[in-house]
Amino acid sequence: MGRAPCCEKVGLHRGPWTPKEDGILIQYIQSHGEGNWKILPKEAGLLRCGKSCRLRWMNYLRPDIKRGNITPEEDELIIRLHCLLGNRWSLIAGRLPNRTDNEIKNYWNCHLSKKIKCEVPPNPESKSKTQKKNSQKKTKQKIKLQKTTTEMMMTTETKIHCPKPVRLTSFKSDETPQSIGANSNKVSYSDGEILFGGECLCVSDLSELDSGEDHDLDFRMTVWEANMLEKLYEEYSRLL
DNA sequence: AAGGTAGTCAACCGCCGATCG
DNA sequence: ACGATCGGCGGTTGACTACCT
Repeated sequence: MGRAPCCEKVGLHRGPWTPKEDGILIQYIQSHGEGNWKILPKEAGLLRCGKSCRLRWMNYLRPDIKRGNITPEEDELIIRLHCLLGNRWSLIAGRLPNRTDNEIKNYWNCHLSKKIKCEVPPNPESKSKTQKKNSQKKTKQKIKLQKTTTEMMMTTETKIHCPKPVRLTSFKSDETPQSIGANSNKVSYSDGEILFGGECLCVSDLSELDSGEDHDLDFRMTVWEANMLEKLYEEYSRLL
């Protein structure tokens, strides 16, 4: 059974927002606050999907958003955070005041890919004139970017573990963390935690880990991985 | 001047975890 | 306990513009 659509798409506006729509949305949120994106369009009189309203507000209309002119400091921070966190744009954006994840994502895909390209020898195949569609070009660029990013990370002073991005479960600091990781691998620890931007990665005493006692583990964090986490934390701390 | 190519970015899509009833 | 729903996220698309040949 597939997931139900977030809204009825029939009769709704799509594409670029008009100034009028922007005005309606801003006015509504100013008087009612954020949230309830599902009912917002109906109540505000917008022929838009709630998700679309949320996106427009979050990425464009919010009054505290800083747009354009990414400074060299921000540029460097994005690169370092990306090495640490991977494509977790919302987390990266959380460390760059008033920047949106969408802007950072776009910035990475445009500016920083170019930057990385300059740092590696050109691929002779990249000059092919037979590439007819933008999508094809972009796909190749992305594959290349992934390769070069990996190469770059392999040669950086601090070698960064760059796993496939996974969602981390957040929990309050006074609760016992129950699980981290992906693919249903469960790790439960009694103490020790590393905080990443409001989310929590947990590392317990390594000896405790090795005992494997009372741990529902399909996957066991190795000493190497734990050390890597510590290094990551140090690197992250320096960035903050 | 015209057509092609590359860069930019707003917006959409679909998935996932959290929450609620 | 379980299904439905919502909010949030990352990936991708496509329109628009600037630049190149």
